[in-house]
Amino acid sequence: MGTPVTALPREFFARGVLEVARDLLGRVVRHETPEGAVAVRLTEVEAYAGEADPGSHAFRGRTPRTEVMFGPAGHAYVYFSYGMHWCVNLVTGREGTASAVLLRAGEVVEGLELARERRRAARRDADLARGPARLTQALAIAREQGGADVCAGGPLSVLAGEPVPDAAVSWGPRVGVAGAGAPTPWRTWTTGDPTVSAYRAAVPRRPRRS
DNA sequence: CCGGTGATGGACT
DNA sequence: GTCCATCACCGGA
Repeated sequence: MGTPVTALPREFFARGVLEVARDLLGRVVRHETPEGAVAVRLTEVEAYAGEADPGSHAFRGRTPRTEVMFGPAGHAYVYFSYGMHWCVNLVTGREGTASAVLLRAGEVVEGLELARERRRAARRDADLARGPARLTQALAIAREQGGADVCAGGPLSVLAGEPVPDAAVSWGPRVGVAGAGAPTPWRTWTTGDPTVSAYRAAVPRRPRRS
């Protein structure tokens, strides 16, 4: 038979954000749509530590956009980025803490043909979900998945997959977040995996003329 | 391989 | 008005 289809339980997500981030590596995010299912084995994620974290969208408190992050663990916080892209986080910790893990990259392990159709620009399969907005495009995650409960057996779920051993786990700084230089390595990835996104330091925005 | 840059729209000050 | 938790594409080495 094969692949276990049981979603990870809410208790998995209701822990400290760094612990959840590390344990998400190797897990499988699966999204089933009328077109078919695509699943991605996570290779890179990034932790955001709630209201106290200057890099987090929750830093300025509860707003309509960030409301989901303040809710219970195991729900999807989906946000619109740079006027073009969608990115997805999984809410972690106790209700009210607003911590979450950004899904940054993964390897497509189901629905390869469909993922290729959704990601025409990808030159290699390793690029299909290499980067947070590429991952959501491969999985067809957008506004409608905002707030989705990934522990409820719905179309969007996180399957057990195969956890990554400590020896294969790397840690480092966040990508593209202004106010970097934080002492904590918030990003974690599977060492040497070709689907891990390229590291780029946060670049100062170029001045825009009027 | 690498660095530079335009696209594009919503959230927030 | 300013700031983006980004990506694709281009030109140069």
